[in-house]
Amino acid sequence: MQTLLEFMRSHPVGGTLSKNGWGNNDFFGATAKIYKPHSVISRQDDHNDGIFVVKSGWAILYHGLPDGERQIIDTPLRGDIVGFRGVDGPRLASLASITELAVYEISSKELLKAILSQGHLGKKIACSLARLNAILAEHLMNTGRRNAMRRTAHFLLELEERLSMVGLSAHGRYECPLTQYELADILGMTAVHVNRTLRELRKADLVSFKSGYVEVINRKKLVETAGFDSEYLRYR
Amino acid sequence: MQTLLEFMRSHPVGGTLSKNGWGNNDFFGATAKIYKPHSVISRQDDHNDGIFVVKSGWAILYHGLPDGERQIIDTPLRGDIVGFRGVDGPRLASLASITELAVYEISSKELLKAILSQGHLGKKIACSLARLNAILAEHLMNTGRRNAMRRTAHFLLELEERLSMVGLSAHGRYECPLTQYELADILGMTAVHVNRTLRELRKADLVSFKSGYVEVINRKKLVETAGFDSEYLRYR
DNA sequence: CGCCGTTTTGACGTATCTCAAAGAAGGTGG
DNA sequence: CCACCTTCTTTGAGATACGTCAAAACGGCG
Repeated sequence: MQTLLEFMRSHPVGGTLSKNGWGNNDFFGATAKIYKPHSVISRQDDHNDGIFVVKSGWAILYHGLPDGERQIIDTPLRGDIVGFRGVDGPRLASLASITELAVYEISSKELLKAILSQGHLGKKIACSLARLNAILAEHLMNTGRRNAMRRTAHFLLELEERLSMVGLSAHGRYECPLTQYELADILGMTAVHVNRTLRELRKADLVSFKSGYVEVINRKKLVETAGFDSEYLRYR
Repeated sequence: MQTLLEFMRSHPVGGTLSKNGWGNNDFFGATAKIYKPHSVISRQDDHNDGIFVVKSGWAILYHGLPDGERQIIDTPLRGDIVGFRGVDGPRLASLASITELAVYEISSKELLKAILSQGHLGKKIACSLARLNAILAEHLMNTGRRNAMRRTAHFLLELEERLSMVGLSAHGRYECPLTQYELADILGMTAVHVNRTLRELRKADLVSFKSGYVEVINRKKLVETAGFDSEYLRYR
């Protein structure tokens, strides 16, 4: 219990992750579990409590629909908290790894109990959830009111900003292991159309998405066509 | 300060709102402010902290895009907490009333301070945010992976469930003051297409949306075409 | 080298949007 | 109680962004 409290207390809901030593595997005795690429960490509809904190690697949180389609809800990155629901009940989404993935897992019930006595915890969880809210709202605007170009541009900029905040992107270039199929399930499009859209973005000298890397070519123009404002990603 | 604490402590993140006396205007000294229909309670990009708790009436939380379009993020209903961000900075969305609206307003800073010393508060806020997350995720599936019919059906069922939980819907019938334009901005469609979709839903004897009221006609078929599962709306 | 997942391209189909205008419906003032 | 105005709903005809289907090219990997 002491371990859990100390662990979460030190959790950098605040983007200083890359600067402090939090990334150490045995931090305060909490050990991360490692998953192979393309494995399922936790499955939609399963009844297990437990929330995850990403230590390293790429993951997707998605929900499958009856007709076989799926929507990717979020791509949790280093430091992100995943799966908190606050009530008992089945999981609403599945969590899967894209790359090799290291995650800390802690019991939701324990965390809730801890929140009651540890104000700092409650505040951190609340702030983390509020930020996720903002991200989801922005994804909603993407699928609801932005066309393929703006939408794709916006998401690539979001990734860049989020990765920068945890030290995983610099100079407009970052590693991105997502396939165009996955991109499609994030953006609410088909893989074919994602492909054509990426080509256009490339031809317009805005961004390139190629062989696992994203490179922002003309940031000013890209930000403008996306209508991107990073404010919603701020932690504090 | 005592007022704030007591007020939030009694806040029914739990759907028992209609059963207890929380709805009284002068509950624990906290007084709701009343807004006329179609007034703006708080504006996107403004720098004011302050979160709202809906006492009665309909509201929309929306974000306007550079090109003049807008996406409605949520329709906060009785008991819902709106606008918590956890960090200083401009508001990410505007809050406007549809009907006459009564809302409690409390300072975000005060609330954060209170969370630190009052575990119950932190837990409540966290649970409330987690539920909002689930709702946003479902809206994302709507716009991303469900066609006009499923999407519209799903949202009307969501409203019914949410309203039922706070005593504002019964027997599949509820008041809904949204115009088709607003519905369009919620669902990421045009008003014209919303109209045609509603007609189809009506012709298929699934739901009717008419003159301010929604009536579920054939729940079983409606739930099936929407792929609706109310689990994500549960508070506890 | 051959395999399998991914990317790319082409031709064609359609759900949804756009534009435009005609009804309803509700509210206001005379 | 009627005339008027505004907002909302409804309908039609035509346009298009995006989806579907299918196949070829590419690329990493055993």
